[in-house]
Amino acid sequence: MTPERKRLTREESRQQTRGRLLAAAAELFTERGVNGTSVEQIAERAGYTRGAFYGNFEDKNALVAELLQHRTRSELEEVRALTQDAASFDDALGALRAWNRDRARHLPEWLALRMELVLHALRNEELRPLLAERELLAREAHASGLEQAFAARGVQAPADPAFLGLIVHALEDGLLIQRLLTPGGIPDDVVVDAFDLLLRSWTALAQRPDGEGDG
Amino acid sequence: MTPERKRLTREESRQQTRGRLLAAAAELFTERGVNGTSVEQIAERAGYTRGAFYGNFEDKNALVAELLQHRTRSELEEVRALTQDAASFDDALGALRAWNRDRARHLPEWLALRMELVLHALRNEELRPLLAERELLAREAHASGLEQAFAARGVQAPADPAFLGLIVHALEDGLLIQRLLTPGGIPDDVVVDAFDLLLRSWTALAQRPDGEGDG
DNA sequence: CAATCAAGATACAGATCTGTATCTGAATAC
DNA sequence: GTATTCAGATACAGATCTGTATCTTGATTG
Repeated sequence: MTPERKRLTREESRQQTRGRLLAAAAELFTERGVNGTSVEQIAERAGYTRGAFYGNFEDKNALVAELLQHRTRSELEEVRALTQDAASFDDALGALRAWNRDRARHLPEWLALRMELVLHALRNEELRPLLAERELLAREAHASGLEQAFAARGVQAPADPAFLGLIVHALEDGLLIQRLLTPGGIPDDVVVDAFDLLLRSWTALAQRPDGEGDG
Repeated sequence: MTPERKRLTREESRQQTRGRLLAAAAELFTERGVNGTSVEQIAERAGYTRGAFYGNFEDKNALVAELLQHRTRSELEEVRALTQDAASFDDALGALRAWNRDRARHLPEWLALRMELVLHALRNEELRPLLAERELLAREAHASGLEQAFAARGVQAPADPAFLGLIVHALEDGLLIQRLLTPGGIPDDVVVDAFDLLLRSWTALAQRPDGEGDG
């Protein structure tokens, strides 16, 4: 006990404080929304006073921007890891399933915060590109994953892969919202089940080249 | 000119005031969020003082609840009208297309307010059932529309219609969010185009009964 | 070990918000 | 036409929040 009470350097202490403030803010934003949370409350939940807050961030907006960046980046990493690690396509599907199962446990918090940040970004011109990039990359990840899948099955994509990636990504979001709004009625696996169904139908469509009426 | 200056009865005046307050609140919620809007601001935008507000609503939450109800009901009406009026399926698709075109013009406002209200309902136990009902009905409307479509084409639904309806509805939401986050990159018609693609793929899947691996 | 420096606490001034209590004038009732 | 009643305005008392200015204390530097 009392091994060697880590004495923090100034920089370490500062980073710790910033981290705790950000974490506390994320919690509170989830619970009460960005606008419903005061600087006072953030500092208090993090175990500091407002003085510490203003020493580390210009104001609440600055913190929101930083939080948005952090989360955007980490989510992008996850998406990348998810699509790159998997060698085979079924592998990727399995990873996706596991990922969704895991997220299911914190879904309300995760989604509430995501929506909060989306709304905030919508209202702040400067933050929007950040969000847009995140969405775009996620869609591209899905698109390339799908191309891979079609290639593996020896069929042609039934539409522009970018369009298909958009559908998959959007569907994921929409399904999560539905699960949140109508709890109990929707199993954890909807997202993956839906994805599975889409892939099968698109494969079926691709294999029946009659009825190509695009144009 | 000055025909007969309509002198309002008390009840009429009260209803007018309520209506204006609700409309002003909707605007402000869209712009700054529910939590970012004060009773003061609502009253001011509506052209009244706080006194009028508290004479008509218990507090801001009561107003939000009422706004949520209004919008939920009117949206449900729209969905119902959309699916019932159309005799043929292509008819319904056309109506859907027109509807989406129309909404595209006010998409940012519409979606921002919807997300605001969703978040608010998520945090208020009592309001959630209202939202849930709305979503459920929308999904059912899609489901029955799909059943009709499959019947018209003489094929069987490739999965539980309720599941398919959920997918369509969720996809709609998700696509709108994507359009909002990445403006410019997504045409107005995505929702309908995506719907069209899904229907064709599902029809294709249904017509190839091999590979039915459910269960 | 003394001098310095900065992280975080405390104190302060101003703004804004909420909710109630009271007032005023126009619509109703008699 | 007078009395009444109620929609909405005005006034008031807290409460809370923001941002800055100043202090305290422990880390750093020599």
